[in-house]
Amino acid sequence: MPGFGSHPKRPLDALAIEPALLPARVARREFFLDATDRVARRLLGAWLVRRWRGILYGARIVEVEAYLGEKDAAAHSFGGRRTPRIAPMYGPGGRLYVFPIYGMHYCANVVTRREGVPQAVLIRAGEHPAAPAALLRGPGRFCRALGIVKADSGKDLVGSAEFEIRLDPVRGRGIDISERIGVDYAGEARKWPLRFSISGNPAVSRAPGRGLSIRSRHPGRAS
DNA sequence: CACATGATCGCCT
DNA sequence: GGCGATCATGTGG
Repeated sequence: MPGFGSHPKRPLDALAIEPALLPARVARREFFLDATDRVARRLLGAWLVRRWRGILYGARIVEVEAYLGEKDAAAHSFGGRRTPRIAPMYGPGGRLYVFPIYGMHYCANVVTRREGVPQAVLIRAGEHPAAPAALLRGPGRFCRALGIVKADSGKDLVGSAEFEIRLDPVRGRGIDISERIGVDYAGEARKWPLRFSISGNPAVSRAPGRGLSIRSRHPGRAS
């Protein structure tokens, strides 16, 4: 049966990872309290790691989007909107915010900033050395592959036995910047350059394209 | 490759 | 009652 009922709540076996292959640097609370676009960039190359029944699973993050809270018409917390679903966004940085969408998918966010400032980074795609790229390409499939569901919303990525972030940042020029996907309803905010991806990575959900990509735009032509 | 559409349901109004 | 931070599939060029 399709829909949320068929969504696994545990990671796929293919996403198991040897601890020795993970970056050593574990993200602490401070990392998540920084400006959201900076956190978003630094999450590229990082691993989201999940311990499930004593075994480590995870994926390397290759594509993200920043959502800037009350002033961002694309964000669920736009205008200070606050409902039970959105509540984790108002918590301190470093927690998960997971929401269901279209009756059949979940999207996972990393909450940023201090408590009361409802901003977050959407994880749009990842990769894993032993898994086909298609498994982790796109926010819905990323969640499915790692078994992330609504019950995970609000869980802490810091000091938790279950989830953590291992940092291995990509250096500046290796990052593409473009407009966010699927937020056409957001007025001017839909054009904000808040989507970040690792340049040329085959796991990126939609190649930044046709003038949307700031990094790939032909230089020397002012607008 | 570029669009267009249907699936399916929790969440908010 | 309407819609969405998506995905798979289908059509046409």
